[in-house]
Amino acid sequence: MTNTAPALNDSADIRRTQICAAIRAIPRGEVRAYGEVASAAGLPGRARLVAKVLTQSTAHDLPWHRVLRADGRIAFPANSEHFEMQRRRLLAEGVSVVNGRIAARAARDLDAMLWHP
DNA sequence: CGAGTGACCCTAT
DNA sequence: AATAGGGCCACTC
Repeated sequence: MTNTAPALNDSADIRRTQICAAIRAIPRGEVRAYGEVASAAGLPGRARLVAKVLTQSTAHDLPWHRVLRADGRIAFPANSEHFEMQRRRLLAEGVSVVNGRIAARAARDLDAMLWHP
């Protein structure tokens, strides 16, 4: 059958859709790492792809600010406009940001904090 | 087609 | 904690 509508069955498009869905699934007040989002989207090991999608996406309903690096730090260079915007959005959701970094979230970080305070 | 790049991640030192 | 090196992959030149 010929579709009159634009065909968006490209694998790249599928991936982008899956990634956006995974990001939208992050609950308010919580954060996820790029790699975690990638895995949730069924694309383990493709954290960089998540970053790429976020760069290109302009969707306003996409909670991009809930996506951080694996170590809990904001991915943007400190003091950049993007950095400040993300920090502000996180604080508005009750997520504390200290030194460009949020409170411990990953088990690995918690472990490091407990054993090497 | 090869080299460089990036809102990343992991391990080792 | 900070650095370095390798991996990953889409995109550009």
